[in-house]
Amino acid sequence: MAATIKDVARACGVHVSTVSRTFSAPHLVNPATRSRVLAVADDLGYRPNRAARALTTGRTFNLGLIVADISNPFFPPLIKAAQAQARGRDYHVFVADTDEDPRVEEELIRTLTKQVDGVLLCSPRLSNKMIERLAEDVPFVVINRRIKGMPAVLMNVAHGAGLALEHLADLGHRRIALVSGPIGSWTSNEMQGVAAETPGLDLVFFGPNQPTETGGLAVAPEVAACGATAVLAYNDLVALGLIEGLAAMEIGVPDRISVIGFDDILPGRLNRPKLTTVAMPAEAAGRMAVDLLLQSGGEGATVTLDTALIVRESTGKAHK
Amino acid sequence: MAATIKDVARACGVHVSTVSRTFSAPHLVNPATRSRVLAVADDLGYRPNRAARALTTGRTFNLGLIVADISNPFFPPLIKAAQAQARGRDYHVFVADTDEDPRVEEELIRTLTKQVDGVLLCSPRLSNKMIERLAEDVPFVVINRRIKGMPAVLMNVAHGAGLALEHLADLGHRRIALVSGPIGSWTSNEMQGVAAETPGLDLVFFGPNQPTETGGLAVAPEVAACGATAVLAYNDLVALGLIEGLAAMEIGVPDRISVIGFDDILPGRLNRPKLTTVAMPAEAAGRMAVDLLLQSGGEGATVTLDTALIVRESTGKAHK
DNA sequence: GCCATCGAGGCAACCGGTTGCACAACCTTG
DNA sequence: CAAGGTTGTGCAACCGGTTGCCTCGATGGC
Repeated sequence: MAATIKDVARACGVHVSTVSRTFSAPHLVNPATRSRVLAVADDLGYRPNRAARALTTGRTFNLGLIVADISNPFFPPLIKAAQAQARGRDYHVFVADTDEDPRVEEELIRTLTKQVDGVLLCSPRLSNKMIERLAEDVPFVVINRRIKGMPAVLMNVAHGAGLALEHLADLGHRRIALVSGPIGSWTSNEMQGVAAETPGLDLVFFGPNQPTETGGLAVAPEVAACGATAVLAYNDLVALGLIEGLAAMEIGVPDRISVIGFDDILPGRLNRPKLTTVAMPAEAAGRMAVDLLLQSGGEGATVTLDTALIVRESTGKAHK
Repeated sequence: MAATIKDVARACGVHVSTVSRTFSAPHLVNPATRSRVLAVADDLGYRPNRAARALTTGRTFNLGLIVADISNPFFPPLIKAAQAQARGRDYHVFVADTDEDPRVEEELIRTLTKQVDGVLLCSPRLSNKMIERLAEDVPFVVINRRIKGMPAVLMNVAHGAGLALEHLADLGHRRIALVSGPIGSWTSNEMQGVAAETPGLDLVFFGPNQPTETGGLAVAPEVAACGATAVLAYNDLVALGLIEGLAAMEIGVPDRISVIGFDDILPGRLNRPKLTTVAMPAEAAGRMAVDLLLQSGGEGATVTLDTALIVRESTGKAHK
């Protein structure tokens, strides 16, 4: 099988500790010995076993990244940014998908606990209480959720939602449908909070919904029936599903109903009509989260990133 | 810190080996003792350290899954299917993205080697030789690549490409552009092979290209200039980029040029015109790959999955 | 009543590394 | 030339489990 530290030690007539030091503390070993060891190691194809090393040092140089749904185009850019950032710091990132299931999420975290030095939790579906409990075993950085005393990367959803509502108000919309996401989503709560506090609006809530096209498609009939002239959707996928659903009922967007999404994903840009949306800084969030995880002694720094409204073609003057 | 097996042993007055057996060979321990141990373990929040266990047993119950680009919508369904299948067999899957870079790919495989029981290699960019070398250290299943003696899950690209070309021929197309993918892609080679062997066609090759919208956009001018009335693109993303690029030059699809992609991803279904494409069975591939990896003693079984042509709106009669 | 059998659990070596400490050889310095 | 300092390496304990082997007491058959 693969060569171990012992094989190398034997093959060059030194003690294993010398081989070990050659790799983890090169300055402690005589240059001549070192190069001999390196030569033999290379010859045997030796590579330190990271799991074994982690056992004594307590450091794995791995990070975990847990997302609710990889197939949501919002996540891949965040994942890639996080991986790139981690790679620059000599870390590797293991990604896992929870399928939007809190039980799977917990299970994954427990599995990851001893195999990584920290976990990035993206848009978690677990309760705050559970996350706090799990945080005793492994450092976390949470993305898109505010939990007291825990490092977090937030996107300013409230601000974005405010801009979106303002934009709709400017276009003359008063009765607005709010199509929320899944239970346990912080983003969803933020949106609802802002909307509820905005004066002069006539809101209709729909939720919880699956955060996918399917979710959007499913509520389309109800939204159409409720008399709203505009919709604020949980995310772009829901918005796209909604538009598809409305189109099937021959309700034009934005002529009859205006639609705004969240995230600014690629399919939204390619869609006809091009989607008006609140852009979320996914790459920056991925990078920041890694930095926070690696630098922080675990104390709860919180970073809030800005969002911006991007007006395209799916919003227009209110239909009377 | 987290409780270890020793803490549990001490707290219930038994030897560590008894605690160990309680978890890994329950039938060897007295039911009364076992339940006492379980109670104490639960109380202390003990969970076996998987890395430590792996050190002696040689099994981690983890699988690695390496893809070239997570943000290509083709992969997420495959990833999810693989994860679900693995979960059913008590395995966990760690996903990593190589950014289409063979060096990163190699690095990732080496890192993963000792931390997983096997690796699923999706559309690798490494050379066959290198993959064979790495396979000495960890079992592989390769997806979308044929390597002698190595278990593989293939999709019948040749058959799909044949159907696509036939479809185009039926529509009267003779001069056809072949927009290939990145260097090192087996899929790309298969496509070219079939096309070259199909009689009666007038082929123009373009490549290598980035396997993304950007890649498609970039070749659009050349494709437009080459006089072809139809295009077979490396994948749907390239096809979409191409259509976008042609649209910018006011060249209508399918009126002036017909376009066929590969994969059948969601954005292709939402696009106007809806994309004609060769559907690849991504979920089935993910599941099969996991099965192959877990069951096979490593001997090179190869599974080939069927592809199908899905005719939508991006292909039409040849423009004279 | 004796011996073979069996179930339960302890002992200790081992997986592949890391690291504090000891020690020997060599080098300074006064 | 003795005292004190460096440098390079070996020794052995340790990380958190697993597992082959052994012991011990209880049971059962004859």
